[in-house]
Amino acid sequence: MFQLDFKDRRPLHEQIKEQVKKLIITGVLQPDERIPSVRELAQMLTVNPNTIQRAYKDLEAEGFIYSIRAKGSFVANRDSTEPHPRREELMRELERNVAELMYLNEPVEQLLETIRAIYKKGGLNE
Amino acid sequence: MFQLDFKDRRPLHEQIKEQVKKLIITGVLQPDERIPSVRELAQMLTVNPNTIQRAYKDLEAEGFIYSIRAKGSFVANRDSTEPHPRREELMRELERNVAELMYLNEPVEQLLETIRAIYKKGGLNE
DNA sequence: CTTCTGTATTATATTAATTAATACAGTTAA
DNA sequence: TTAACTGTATTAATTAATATAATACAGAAG
Repeated sequence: MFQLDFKDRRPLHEQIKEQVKKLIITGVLQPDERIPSVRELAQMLTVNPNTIQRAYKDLEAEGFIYSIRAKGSFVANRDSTEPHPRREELMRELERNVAELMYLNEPVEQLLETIRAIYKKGGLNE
Repeated sequence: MFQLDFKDRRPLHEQIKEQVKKLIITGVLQPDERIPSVRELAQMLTVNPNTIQRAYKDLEAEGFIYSIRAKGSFVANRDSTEPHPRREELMRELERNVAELMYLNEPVEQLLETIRAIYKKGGLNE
């Protein structure tokens, strides 16, 4: 379930963060489910515990997990009432990309259809 | 027309690249229009010429400009027949963001409307 | 021939990012 | 209470990225 791809030259903590996030948004990890502790996952992946801590810290800042001292780290509940900290950032990034795609003559209908398809199938592949 | 905001902590060559790209996609710089030479822009911005060269090299790799030895650098023509190298990358990034926004309960209609609005007004603000 | 292009190379200094080794504090269960 | 597990913080060391600098080369234009 947790594994690392060393062909990637991106920082380890980022790779780990993205993989955990993927497990969350694909529903493999459910809200309030416990994820491996910092030291556990560090041993599983043979990396330094601080690398895992960095990934978890970033995931918590983005609102995808929450950590309780001496208890563990858990998947955050997404349907909380407060606004998600990651949301605005995603929207701005999306807008920049759409503007760039428009300049590159990508048809608007193509984009609309892409989005509809993702929502229809309930997320991304793999 | 060319200026830098040093409040940003991102690398200089990246800031320069993004600003030139913005001038291109907003239509301020037109296809086949000449942009400042490496040394000119370096002097204008009081940075090292190598920093400009790095930005231009990246912009060329993404297909936004083209350079001719001893002549100068120019805005690339976007309606060429060959596929734009930046396009697939943008689409994949957009798909990842949409999947994440879907997980965060962003309504699909909101995304569709955002895209329609961008196309309608012909790009992004400022 | 002189001057301007883009491009490439090498070196260096500085800054940022990453990893590592410890220590601390709180919870849980034996 | 003690032992073993949690997350967290701090500091140091190492590694990677960035930016500048000084040259050099090749082609185009006047």
